[in-house]
Amino acid sequence: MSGLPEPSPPILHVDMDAFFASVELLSRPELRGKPVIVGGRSPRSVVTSATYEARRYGVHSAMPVGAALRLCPNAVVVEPHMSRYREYSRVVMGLFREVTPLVEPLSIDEAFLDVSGARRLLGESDRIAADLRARVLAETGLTCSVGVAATKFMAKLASGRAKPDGMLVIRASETLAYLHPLPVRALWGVGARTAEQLERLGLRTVGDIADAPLDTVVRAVGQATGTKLHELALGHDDRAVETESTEKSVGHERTFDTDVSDLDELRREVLAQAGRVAARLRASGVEGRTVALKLRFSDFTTITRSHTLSTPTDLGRRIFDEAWEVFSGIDLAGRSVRLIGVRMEQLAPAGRVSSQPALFPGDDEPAEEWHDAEKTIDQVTARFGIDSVRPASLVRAPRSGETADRNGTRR
DNA sequence: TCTGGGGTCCTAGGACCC
DNA sequence: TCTGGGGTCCTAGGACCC
Repeated sequence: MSGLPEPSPPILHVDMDAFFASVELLSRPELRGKPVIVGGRSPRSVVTSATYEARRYGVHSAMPVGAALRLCPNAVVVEPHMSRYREYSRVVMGLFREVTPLVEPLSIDEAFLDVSGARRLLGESDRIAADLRARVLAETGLTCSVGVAATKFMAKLASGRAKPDGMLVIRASETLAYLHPLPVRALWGVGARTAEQLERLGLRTVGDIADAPLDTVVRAVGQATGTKLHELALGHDDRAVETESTEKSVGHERTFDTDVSDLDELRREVLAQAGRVAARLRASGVEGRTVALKLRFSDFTTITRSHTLSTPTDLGRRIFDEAWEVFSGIDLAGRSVRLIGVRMEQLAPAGRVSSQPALFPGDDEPAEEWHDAEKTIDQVTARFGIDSVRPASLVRAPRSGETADRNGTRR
Protein backbone atom coordinates (compact mmCIF):
# COMPACT_ATOMS: atom_id res chain seq x y z
CA MET A 1 0.00 0.00 0.00
CA SER A 2 1.18 3.51 -0.73
CA GLY A 3 1.30 6.20 1.88
CA LEU A 4 -1.73 7.92 0.38
CA PRO A 5 -4.71 8.12 2.70
CA GLU A 6 -7.45 5.60 1.94
CA PRO A 7 -10.35 7.30 0.13
CA SER A 8 -13.55 7.44 2.12
CA PRO A 9 -15.94 4.62 1.22
CA PRO A 10 -18.45 5.39 -1.55
CA ILE A 11 -21.62 3.60 -0.45
CA LEU A 12 -24.12 4.83 2.14
CA HIS A 13 -26.93 2.72 3.51
CA VAL A 14 -29.54 4.85 5.20
CA ASP A 15 -32.11 3.16 7.40
CA MET A 16 -34.85 5.02 9.24
CA ASP A 17 -35.05 4.15 12.93
CA ALA A 18 -38.24 2.32 13.98
CA PHE A 19 -39.81 4.06 11.02
CA PHE A 20 -43.55 3.46 11.43
CA ALA A 21 -43.44 3.96 15.19
CA SER A 22 -41.35 7.12 14.83
CA VAL A 23 -43.81 8.59 12.33
CA GLU A 24 -46.64 7.87 14.76
CA LEU A 25 -44.79 9.73 17.52
CA LEU A 26 -44.70 12.85 15.37
CA SER A 27 -48.46 13.17 15.71
CA ARG A 28 -48.62 11.73 19.24
CA PRO A 29 -45.74 13.48 21.01
CA GLU A 30 -47.20 12.54 24.38
CA LEU A 31 -46.12 8.96 23.63
CA ARG A 32 -42.48 9.88 23.24
CA GLY A 33 -40.29 7.93 25.63
CA LYS A 34 -42.93 5.24 26.06
CA PRO A 35 -43.07 1.73 24.65
CA VAL A 36 -45.14 2.03 21.47
CA ILE A 37 -46.13 -0.76 19.13
CA VAL A 38 -47.53 -0.29 15.65
CA GLY A 39 -49.85 -3.13 14.79
CA GLY A 40 -53.36 -3.87 13.66
CA ARG A 41 -56.39 -4.22 15.85
CA SER A 42 -57.43 -7.63 14.57
CA PRO A 43 -56.76 -10.63 16.79
CA ARG A 44 -54.19 -12.00 14.35
CA SER A 45 -52.17 -8.90 13.70
CA VAL A 46 -48.47 -8.70 14.31
CA VAL A 47 -46.05 -5.97 15.31
CA THR A 48 -44.93 -4.01 12.26
CA SER A 49 -42.76 -1.57 14.19
CA ALA A 50 -41.89 -0.86 17.80
CA THR A 51 -40.07 1.93 19.59
CA TYR A 52 -36.79 1.09 21.26
CA GLU A 53 -38.54 1.46 24.61
CA ALA A 54 -40.74 -1.49 23.61
CA ARG A 55 -37.87 -3.46 22.11
CA ARG A 56 -36.17 -3.37 25.49
CA TYR A 57 -38.87 -5.79 26.65
CA GLY A 58 -38.10 -8.18 23.81
CA VAL A 59 -40.77 -6.87 21.46
CA HIS A 60 -39.81 -7.06 17.79
CA SER A 61 -41.36 -6.90 14.33
CA ALA A 62 -43.46 -9.83 13.11
CA MET A 63 -44.30 -10.83 16.69
CA PRO A 64 -48.02 -11.28 17.36
CA VAL A 65 -49.38 -8.20 19.08
CA GLY A 66 -50.78 -10.41 21.83
CA ALA A 67 -47.38 -11.86 22.56
CA ALA A 68 -45.83 -8.40 22.53
CA LEU A 69 -48.36 -7.18 25.08
CA ARG A 70 -47.56 -10.10 27.32
CA LEU A 71 -43.92 -9.06 27.25
CA CYS A 72 -44.70 -5.40 27.64
CA PRO A 73 -48.18 -4.86 29.10
CA ASN A 74 -47.74 -1.09 29.27
CA ALA A 75 -47.09 -0.74 25.58
CA VAL A 76 -49.41 1.53 23.63
CA VAL A 77 -50.66 -0.10 20.45
CA VAL A 78 -51.17 2.22 17.50
CA GLU A 79 -52.78 1.19 14.25
CA PRO A 80 -50.65 1.64 11.13
CA HIS A 81 -51.21 4.53 8.73
CA MET A 82 -49.49 3.33 5.61
CA SER A 83 -50.22 6.38 3.49
CA ARG A 84 -48.54 8.59 6.08
CA TYR A 85 -45.46 6.36 6.03
CA ARG A 86 -45.39 6.50 2.27
CA GLU A 87 -45.51 10.27 2.39
CA TYR A 88 -42.58 10.48 4.80
CA SER A 89 -40.76 7.92 2.70
CA ARG A 90 -41.19 10.14 -0.32
CA VAL A 91 -39.80 13.10 1.62
CA VAL A 92 -36.69 11.36 2.93
CA MET A 93 -35.96 9.72 -0.42
CA GLY A 94 -36.14 13.22 -1.88
CA LEU A 95 -33.57 14.41 0.66
CA PHE A 96 -31.32 11.51 -0.34
CA ARG A 97 -31.61 12.55 -3.97
CA GLU A 98 -30.40 16.02 -3.09
CA VAL A 99 -27.13 14.37 -2.11
CA THR A 100 -26.79 12.23 -5.22
CA PRO A 101 -29.03 11.02 -8.02
CA LEU A 102 -27.64 7.53 -7.40
CA VAL A 103 -30.26 6.45 -4.88
CA GLU A 104 -31.62 2.91 -4.70
CA PRO A 105 -34.64 2.59 -2.41
CA LEU A 106 -34.59 -0.88 -0.84
CA SER A 107 -37.88 -0.60 0.97
CA ILE A 108 -40.16 2.11 2.29
CA ASP A 109 -37.60 3.17 4.89
CA GLU A 110 -34.11 2.43 3.59
CA ALA A 111 -31.93 3.18 0.61
CA PHE A 112 -28.45 2.88 -0.78
CA LEU A 113 -26.65 6.00 -1.95
CA ASP A 114 -23.59 6.00 -4.16
CA VAL A 115 -21.71 9.16 -3.19
CA SER A 116 -18.52 8.48 -5.12
CA GLY A 117 -19.26 11.45 -7.36
CA ALA A 118 -20.81 13.64 -4.70
CA ARG A 119 -17.66 13.47 -2.58
CA ARG A 120 -15.90 15.98 -4.76
CA LEU A 121 -18.57 18.56 -4.06
CA LEU A 122 -19.74 17.65 -0.58
CA GLY A 123 -16.66 16.31 1.15
CA GLU A 124 -15.72 12.91 2.51
CA SER A 125 -18.52 10.36 2.74
CA ASP A 126 -18.60 10.34 6.53
CA ARG A 127 -19.18 14.05 6.43
CA ILE A 128 -21.93 13.56 3.80
CA ALA A 129 -23.55 10.96 6.01
CA ALA A 130 -23.46 13.16 9.10
CA ASP A 131 -24.91 16.10 7.19
CA LEU A 132 -27.65 13.92 5.73
CA ARG A 133 -28.65 12.60 9.15
CA ALA A 134 -28.91 16.15 10.44
CA ARG A 135 -30.91 17.20 7.41
CA VAL A 136 -33.38 14.32 7.73
CA LEU A 137 -33.93 15.14 11.39
CA ALA A 138 -34.38 18.84 10.71
CA GLU A 139 -36.81 18.32 7.85
CA THR A 140 -38.89 15.48 9.27
CA GLY A 141 -38.20 15.09 12.97
CA LEU A 142 -37.15 11.50 12.28
CA THR A 143 -33.83 9.89 13.06
CA CYS A 144 -32.01 7.50 10.83
CA SER A 145 -28.85 5.44 10.96
CA VAL A 146 -26.24 5.36 8.27
CA GLY A 147 -23.64 2.80 7.33
CA VAL A 148 -20.74 3.89 5.16
CA ALA A 149 -18.64 1.28 3.42
CA ALA A 150 -17.02 0.18 0.20
CA THR A 151 -19.85 -2.18 -0.80
CA LYS A 152 -23.61 -2.38 -0.45
CA PHE A 153 -23.50 -5.34 1.85
CA MET A 154 -20.96 -3.79 4.19
CA ALA A 155 -22.85 -0.49 4.23
CA LYS A 156 -26.05 -2.28 5.21
CA LEU A 157 -24.26 -4.24 7.86
CA ALA A 158 -22.78 -1.02 9.19
CA SER A 159 -26.11 0.81 9.40
CA GLY A 160 -27.59 -2.09 11.31
CA ARG A 161 -24.83 -1.90 13.84
CA ALA A 162 -25.07 1.86 14.10
CA LYS A 163 -28.71 1.76 15.17
CA PRO A 164 -30.45 3.65 16.56
CA ASP A 165 -29.62 7.21 15.54
CA GLY A 166 -26.00 6.51 14.74
CA MET A 167 -23.52 6.10 11.99
CA LEU A 168 -20.67 3.71 11.33
CA VAL A 169 -17.92 3.87 8.75
CA ILE A 170 -16.17 0.66 7.74
CA ARG A 171 -13.18 1.31 5.52
CA ALA A 172 -12.20 -1.18 2.86
CA SER A 173 -9.05 -2.07 4.77
CA GLU A 174 -11.13 -2.89 7.87
CA THR A 175 -13.71 -5.03 6.12
CA LEU A 176 -12.47 -8.53 6.85
CA ALA A 177 -11.42 -7.80 10.41
CA TYR A 178 -14.89 -6.51 11.03
CA LEU A 179 -16.74 -9.21 9.13
CA HIS A 180 -15.10 -12.48 10.00
CA PRO A 181 -15.88 -12.76 13.72
CA LEU A 182 -19.61 -12.24 13.08
CA PRO A 183 -22.07 -15.17 13.14
CA VAL A 184 -23.20 -16.45 9.71
CA ARG A 185 -26.61 -14.97 10.40
CA ALA A 186 -25.06 -11.56 9.75
CA LEU A 187 -24.75 -12.37 6.05
CA TRP A 188 -27.45 -11.02 3.78
CA GLY A 189 -29.70 -13.88 2.83
CA VAL A 190 -28.90 -16.10 5.78
CA GLY A 191 -32.01 -16.65 7.84
CA ALA A 192 -32.79 -19.20 10.51
CA ARG A 193 -32.94 -22.17 8.13
CA THR A 194 -29.77 -21.43 6.24
CA ALA A 195 -27.87 -20.66 9.43
CA GLU A 196 -28.92 -24.04 10.74
CA GLN A 197 -27.65 -25.83 7.63
CA LEU A 198 -24.35 -23.99 7.73
CA GLU A 199 -23.82 -24.62 11.41
CA ARG A 200 -24.47 -28.31 10.88
CA LEU A 201 -21.29 -28.27 8.79
CA GLY A 202 -19.41 -26.45 11.50
CA LEU A 203 -19.65 -23.12 9.69
CA ARG A 204 -20.46 -20.81 12.54
CA THR A 205 -18.86 -17.49 11.69
CA VAL A 206 -18.49 -15.49 8.50
CA GLY A 207 -14.79 -16.24 8.71
CA ASP A 208 -15.58 -19.97 8.68
CA ILE A 209 -17.43 -19.51 5.40
CA ALA A 210 -14.61 -17.46 3.91
CA ASP A 211 -12.14 -20.21 4.81
CA ALA A 212 -14.32 -23.09 3.62
CA PRO A 213 -14.02 -24.37 0.03
CA LEU A 214 -16.76 -22.99 -2.19
CA ASP A 215 -17.90 -26.55 -2.87
CA THR A 216 -18.68 -27.13 0.77
CA VAL A 217 -20.80 -24.02 1.02
CA VAL A 218 -22.62 -24.79 -2.22
CA ARG A 219 -23.41 -28.32 -1.10
CA ALA A 220 -24.87 -26.93 2.11
CA VAL A 221 -27.16 -24.25 0.72
CA GLY A 222 -27.32 -24.64 -3.07
CA GLN A 223 -25.54 -23.11 -6.03
CA ALA A 224 -26.81 -19.56 -6.05
CA THR A 225 -26.93 -18.90 -2.33
CA GLY A 226 -23.66 -20.72 -1.74
CA THR A 227 -21.75 -18.73 -4.33
CA LYS A 228 -23.20 -15.48 -3.08
CA LEU A 229 -22.47 -16.16 0.57
CA HIS A 230 -18.92 -17.19 -0.16
CA GLU A 231 -18.33 -13.96 -2.04
CA LEU A 232 -19.87 -11.82 0.69
CA ALA A 233 -17.81 -13.61 3.31
CA LEU A 234 -14.68 -12.69 1.39
CA GLY A 235 -15.79 -9.08 1.39
CA HIS A 236 -16.60 -9.19 -2.32
CA ASP A 237 -19.76 -7.45 -3.47
CA ASP A 238 -19.59 -5.64 -6.78
CA ARG A 239 -23.29 -4.86 -7.07
CA ALA A 240 -23.85 -1.31 -8.22
CA VAL A 241 -26.40 1.07 -6.74
CA GLU A 242 -29.32 0.76 -9.15
CA THR A 243 -31.72 3.64 -9.49
CA GLU A 244 -34.17 1.83 -11.73
CA SER A 245 -36.14 -1.28 -10.85
CA THR A 246 -39.02 -3.04 -12.50
CA GLU A 247 -41.80 -4.59 -10.49
CA LYS A 248 -42.11 -8.33 -10.98
CA SER A 249 -45.45 -8.97 -9.34
CA VAL A 250 -48.41 -7.26 -7.73
CA GLY A 251 -50.63 -8.94 -5.20
CA HIS A 252 -52.96 -8.66 -2.26
CA GLU A 253 -53.65 -11.13 0.47
CA ARG A 254 -55.71 -11.19 3.62
CA THR A 255 -55.69 -13.21 6.76
CA PHE A 256 -59.21 -13.51 8.11
CA ASP A 257 -59.92 -12.75 11.76
CA THR A 258 -61.38 -16.22 11.96
CA ASP A 259 -60.96 -19.02 9.46
CA VAL A 260 -63.49 -19.10 6.64
CA SER A 261 -65.07 -22.05 4.92
CA ASP A 262 -68.00 -20.25 3.34
CA LEU A 263 -67.43 -20.27 -0.42
CA ASP A 264 -69.40 -17.09 -1.00
CA GLU A 265 -67.24 -15.22 1.43
CA LEU A 266 -64.07 -16.54 -0.17
CA ARG A 267 -65.38 -15.65 -3.58
CA ARG A 268 -66.16 -12.09 -2.52
CA GLU A 269 -62.67 -11.71 -1.13
CA VAL A 270 -61.05 -12.98 -4.33
CA LEU A 271 -63.29 -10.62 -6.30
CA ALA A 272 -62.23 -7.64 -4.22
CA GLN A 273 -58.56 -8.57 -4.37
CA ALA A 274 -58.64 -9.09 -8.13
CA GLY A 275 -60.11 -5.61 -8.48
CA ARG A 276 -57.44 -4.02 -6.35
CA VAL A 277 -54.65 -5.87 -8.11
CA ALA A 278 -56.02 -4.80 -11.48
CA ALA A 279 -56.28 -1.17 -10.40
CA ARG A 280 -52.67 -1.22 -9.28
CA LEU A 281 -51.56 -2.79 -12.55
CA ARG A 282 -53.32 -0.05 -14.49
CA ALA A 283 -51.86 2.63 -12.24
CA SER A 284 -48.39 1.26 -12.96
CA GLY A 285 -49.09 0.91 -16.66
CA VAL A 286 -48.37 -2.80 -16.68
CA GLU A 287 -50.22 -6.00 -17.44
CA GLY A 288 -49.71 -9.44 -15.98
CA ARG A 289 -49.89 -12.84 -17.59
CA THR A 290 -49.80 -15.24 -14.66
CA VAL A 291 -52.54 -15.30 -12.05
CA ALA A 292 -51.48 -16.88 -8.77
CA LEU A 293 -53.83 -17.81 -5.97
CA LYS A 294 -52.52 -18.41 -2.47
CA LEU A 295 -54.30 -20.23 0.30
CA ARG A 296 -53.34 -20.86 3.88
CA PHE A 297 -55.39 -23.29 5.87
CA SER A 298 -56.21 -23.46 9.56
CA ASP A 299 -53.20 -25.69 10.15
CA PHE A 300 -51.00 -23.05 8.51
CA THR A 301 -50.12 -25.18 5.52
CA THR A 302 -49.86 -22.87 2.55
CA ILE A 303 -50.33 -23.63 -1.11
CA THR A 304 -50.15 -21.60 -4.29
CA ARG A 305 -51.76 -22.46 -7.60
CA SER A 306 -51.19 -20.43 -10.71
CA HIS A 307 -52.23 -20.26 -14.30
CA THR A 308 -50.61 -18.41 -17.17
CA LEU A 309 -52.88 -16.67 -19.62
CA SER A 310 -52.27 -16.62 -23.34
CA THR A 311 -52.43 -12.83 -23.32
CA PRO A 312 -51.64 -10.42 -20.49
CA THR A 313 -54.31 -8.40 -18.72
CA ASP A 314 -54.90 -5.56 -16.30
CA LEU A 315 -58.62 -6.18 -16.01
CA GLY A 316 -60.11 -7.20 -12.70
CA ARG A 317 -62.83 -9.24 -14.28
CA ARG A 318 -60.36 -11.44 -16.12
CA ILE A 319 -58.07 -11.79 -13.14
CA PHE A 320 -61.00 -12.77 -10.98
CA ASP A 321 -62.36 -15.29 -13.46
CA GLU A 322 -58.98 -16.95 -13.71
CA ALA A 323 -58.32 -16.86 -9.98
CA TRP A 324 -61.69 -18.38 -9.22
CA GLU A 325 -61.18 -21.03 -11.85
CA VAL A 326 -57.91 -21.89 -10.16
CA PHE A 327 -59.62 -21.92 -6.78
CA SER A 328 -62.26 -24.29 -8.07
CA GLY A 329 -59.54 -26.77 -8.97
CA ILE A 330 -58.36 -27.00 -5.39
CA ASP A 331 -59.56 -29.74 -3.10
CA LEU A 332 -60.20 -28.04 0.22
CA ALA A 333 -60.71 -31.43 1.84
CA GLY A 334 -62.97 -29.85 4.40
CA ARG A 335 -60.30 -27.46 5.59
CA SER A 336 -61.16 -23.88 6.36
CA VAL A 337 -59.16 -20.98 5.02
CA ARG A 338 -57.05 -18.69 7.13
CA LEU A 339 -55.56 -16.60 4.33
CA ILE A 340 -56.37 -16.01 0.71
CA GLY A 341 -54.45 -13.94 -1.78
CA VAL A 342 -54.30 -13.02 -5.45
CA ARG A 343 -51.08 -12.08 -7.23
CA MET A 344 -50.24 -11.18 -10.82
CA GLU A 345 -46.86 -12.20 -12.17
CA GLN A 346 -44.98 -11.94 -15.45
CA LEU A 347 -45.61 -8.23 -15.68
CA ALA A 348 -44.87 -6.27 -18.81
CA PRO A 349 -45.64 -2.74 -19.95
CA ALA A 350 -49.26 -2.50 -20.98
CA GLY A 351 -49.82 -2.72 -24.69
CA ARG A 352 -51.65 0.11 -26.37
CA VAL A 353 -55.38 -0.30 -26.45
CA SER A 354 -55.34 -0.55 -30.22
CA SER A 355 -53.13 -3.61 -30.00
CA GLN A 356 -55.74 -5.43 -27.98
CA PRO A 357 -57.65 -7.77 -30.28
CA ALA A 358 -60.93 -7.27 -28.48
CA LEU A 359 -62.48 -6.67 -25.13
CA PHE A 360 -63.34 -9.79 -23.25
CA PRO A 361 -66.98 -10.43 -22.65
CA GLY A 362 -68.05 -8.51 -19.62
CA ASP A 363 -65.28 -5.95 -19.66
CA ASP A 364 -67.33 -3.38 -21.48
CA GLU A 365 -70.46 -4.28 -19.59
CA PRO A 366 -69.39 -5.70 -16.28
CA ALA A 367 -71.43 -8.43 -14.74
CA GLU A 368 -73.69 -7.23 -11.99
CA GLU A 369 -71.50 -8.67 -9.31
CA TRP A 370 -68.38 -7.27 -10.83
CA HIS A 371 -69.92 -3.88 -11.08
CA ASP A 372 -70.81 -4.12 -7.41
CA ALA A 373 -67.25 -4.90 -6.49
CA GLU A 374 -65.91 -1.91 -8.36
CA LYS A 375 -68.52 0.20 -6.65
CA THR A 376 -67.49 -1.13 -3.28
CA ILE A 377 -63.93 -0.10 -3.90
CA ASP A 378 -65.06 3.33 -4.98
CA GLN A 379 -67.19 3.67 -1.87
CA VAL A 380 -64.32 2.72 0.36
CA THR A 381 -61.98 5.20 -1.26
CA ALA A 382 -64.65 7.87 -1.11
CA ARG A 383 -65.37 7.20 2.52
CA PHE A 384 -61.72 7.70 3.35
CA GLY A 385 -61.71 11.07 1.71
CA ILE A 386 -59.39 10.24 -1.10
CA ASP A 387 -59.02 13.03 -3.60
CA SER A 388 -61.83 12.45 -6.06
CA VAL A 389 -60.21 14.67 -8.67
CA ARG A 390 -57.46 12.14 -9.13
CA PRO A 391 -58.06 9.63 -11.91
CA ALA A 392 -59.52 6.44 -10.55
CA SER A 393 -56.54 4.49 -11.80
CA LEU A 394 -54.26 6.35 -9.42
CA VAL A 395 -56.35 5.66 -6.36
CA ARG A 396 -56.40 2.44 -4.51
CA ALA A 397 -58.51 1.12 -1.71
CA PRO A 398 -56.88 1.07 1.72
CA ARG A 399 -55.46 -2.21 2.81
CA SER A 400 -57.27 -4.02 5.52
CA GLY A 401 -55.92 -2.76 8.77
CA GLU A 402 -55.07 0.53 7.21
CA THR A 403 -57.10 3.27 8.73
CA ALA A 404 -58.75 6.25 7.26
CA ASP A 405 -56.27 8.71 5.99
CA ARG A 406 -56.47 11.83 3.90
CA ASN A 407 -54.12 10.67 1.25
CA GLY A 408 -54.66 7.18 0.01
CA THR A 409 -52.69 7.57 -3.14
CA ARG A 410 -49.95 5.26 -4.11
CA ARG A 411 -46.38 6.44 -4.53
C1' DT B 1 -54.68 -12.91 21.97
C1' DC B 2 -49.68 -18.03 17.56
C1' DT B 3 -47.71 -16.99 13.50
C1' DG B 4 -49.30 -9.84 8.59
C1' DG B 5 -48.72 -8.18 4.06
C1' DG B 6 -45.82 -6.52 0.65
C1' DG B 7 -42.43 -8.46 -2.10
C1' DT B 8 -37.79 -11.03 -4.41
C1' DC B 9 -35.08 -14.89 -5.58
C1' DC B 10 -33.98 -19.84 -5.95
C1' DT B 11 -34.80 -24.82 -6.81
C1' DA B 12 -36.57 -28.64 -9.09
C1' DG B 13 -39.35 -31.41 -12.14
C1' DG B 14 -41.91 -31.95 -16.33
C1' DA B 15 -43.26 -30.36 -20.95
C1' DC B 16 -41.70 -29.17 -25.17
C1' DC B 17 -38.54 -28.01 -28.84
C1' DC B 18 -34.42 -28.37 -31.61
C1' DT C 1 -33.89 -51.37 -30.05
C1' DC C 2 -31.40 -49.88 -24.16
C1' DT C 3 -32.61 -43.03 -25.24
C1' DG C 4 -28.50 -37.15 -25.74
C1' DG C 5 -28.26 -32.73 -24.32
C1' DG C 6 -29.35 -27.98 -23.97
C1' DG C 7 -32.70 -24.18 -23.63
C1' DT C 8 -37.00 -22.24 -22.25
C1' DC C 9 -41.46 -22.13 -20.19
C1' DC C 10 -44.60 -23.40 -16.58
C1' DT C 11 -45.69 -24.68 -11.95
C1' DA C 12 -45.15 -25.38 -6.73
C1' DG C 13 -42.84 -24.61 -2.79
C1' DG C 14 -39.70 -22.43 0.28
C1' DA C 15 -36.28 -19.12 2.24
C1' DC C 16 -35.63 -14.57 3.04
C1' DC C 17 -36.25 -9.44 3.62
C1' DC C 18 -38.65 -5.23 5.54
